[in-house]
Amino acid sequence: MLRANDEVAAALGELAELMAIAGGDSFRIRAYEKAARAVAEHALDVDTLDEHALTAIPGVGSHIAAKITELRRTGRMSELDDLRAQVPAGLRALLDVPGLGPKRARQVYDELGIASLPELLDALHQERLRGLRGWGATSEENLRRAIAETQQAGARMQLGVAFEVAEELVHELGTLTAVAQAAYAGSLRRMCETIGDIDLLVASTNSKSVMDGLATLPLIAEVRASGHTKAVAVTTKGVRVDLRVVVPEVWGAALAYFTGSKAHNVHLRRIAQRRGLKLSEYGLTSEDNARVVASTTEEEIYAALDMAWVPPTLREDHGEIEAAAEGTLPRLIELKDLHGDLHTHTTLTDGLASLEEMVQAAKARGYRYLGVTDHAPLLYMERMTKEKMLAQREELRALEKRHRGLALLHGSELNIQPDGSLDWDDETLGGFDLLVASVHSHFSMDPEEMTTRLIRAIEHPAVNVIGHPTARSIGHRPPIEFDTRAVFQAAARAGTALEINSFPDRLDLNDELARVAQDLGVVFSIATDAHSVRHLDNIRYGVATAQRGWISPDRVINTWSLPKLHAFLSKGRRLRSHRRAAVKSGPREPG
DNA sequence: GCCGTTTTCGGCCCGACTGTTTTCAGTCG
Repeated sequence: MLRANDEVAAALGELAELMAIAGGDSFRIRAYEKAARAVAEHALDVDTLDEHALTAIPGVGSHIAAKITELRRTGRMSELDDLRAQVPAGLRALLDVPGLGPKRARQVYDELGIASLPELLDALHQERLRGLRGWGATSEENLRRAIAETQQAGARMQLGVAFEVAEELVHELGTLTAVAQAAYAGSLRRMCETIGDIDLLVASTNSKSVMDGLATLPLIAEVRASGHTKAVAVTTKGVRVDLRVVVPEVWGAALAYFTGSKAHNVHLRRIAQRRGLKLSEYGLTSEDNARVVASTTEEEIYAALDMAWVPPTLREDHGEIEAAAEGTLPRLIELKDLHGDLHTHTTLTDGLASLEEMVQAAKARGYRYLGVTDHAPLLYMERMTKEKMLAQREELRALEKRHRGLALLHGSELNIQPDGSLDWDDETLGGFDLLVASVHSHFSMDPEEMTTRLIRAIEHPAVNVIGHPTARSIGHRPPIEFDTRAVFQAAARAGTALEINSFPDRLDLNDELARVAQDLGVVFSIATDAHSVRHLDNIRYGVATAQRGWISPDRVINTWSLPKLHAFLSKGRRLRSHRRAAVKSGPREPG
């Protein structure tokens, strides 16, 4: 969050957007977009690179390298400043509305003087847009709905964003001498998919000193309210932070209280009450506060209520309290259970790291296997060909020889067509070690047809995993609609795993659907869909989502040993060779 | 603006969908 790379990427991205609104050359715009993305995902800190070294980043040439250097040296990028002067700031925000691009943003500005979302809403209300060329009542209605949906989701930030800010804030708080302990709590600690504001908890015997120190932290832009134990602040990125300070003796009680959820807390308090006790952020005590039963650790509090400690990701009052009391909490999947990643991309298609870089990164993570699954030909924009795919396979086999201890699975991410068919012919499909099939187009089909579409892909003998099964994009695109029960049952029957995609804007399957799927006998692949080395870290969000879905490690195929995984992945290929053999030998003679 | 077993110039992400048109512009993945 604090990386110089993010700041540079933000500046380049803004430059690209402003250029698009101003009507700049589309190839030039795309060059800036590409560079922004490459810088954001680049493994090295741009502050450690000189202008020449910057051009080693793919998509960064001499011009952009110079602009990056200018920004890092002076804090400004002159071309960006010029464009900011030309294009009203509010206009850029309009691009966040799905369906509204730079051309139309520019059009409403030029012809109606609209330069902000509120003004756009006014114009919609007055039906002024339908008079413009290319607009009609339907486009007005679509835009109105898109804005409403965006605003509903816009108040919360994605887990990945909140997580990085919170980790950095906790680190910064830890540098204050008055802070004995610091942690994030709330929906973030429960790893919910979106986060409203960041709840921070600090243990200290000197709360005044902590409050004074808060304003001095690099990441804090403004402290809006500050009392004896509670403060509200805003980070430099505009994220709202709630800080609570408690004495170290009540750390556990406060952490449990502020982690929630509300439903979980209410349920716990009811149990305490039945025992003549009182549970608050200050501890589990007797009714009159005279006696403290437990307060310093969460474990003590749960134990005092005769139950096992409940992992934060389960605290939604979805049966975890009963399970904790009966001693039947599931053994949840953890990061260390995973032996590999089964959905990754390279520069062969839209990834930002080469095959070799991805392999090295997987090895550095201690993985035993890595599935490389670049896009398939029917995602036309990626321009995949059979020749490129086969060349990659050769390179991969060669790399495998050089990286003992890391098995490389040559795969592909196929595109599930509207009729459920896939890329490539059966023979070519049979040559892969691993096949992920995903929906990348035609998102709004009739649910019945969508169900048929998915089940056909699931039942294809070569398909091992269905990638991001609902194809949602959090805050942007709703999940595709299908009969979840029918699809999950088909997956369980066919031995096709469903992915828990770890990308913070996907988290797909989500926690609830994963839990339903597990109950129906589905197995899962927790995968990153990494398009860069850094994306491999996103696996923690996939693991957290699986935890929230009560998924146990034995149900996740990438916790399995390589031989067991191989056996699972080869199901389709065995079936096919079986089928070929049957065709060759013909029908058996009766005898 | 970037980049090169097509190249130091001249390409660069193709195809579908939508809503508006009367042959297409804008947006998206």
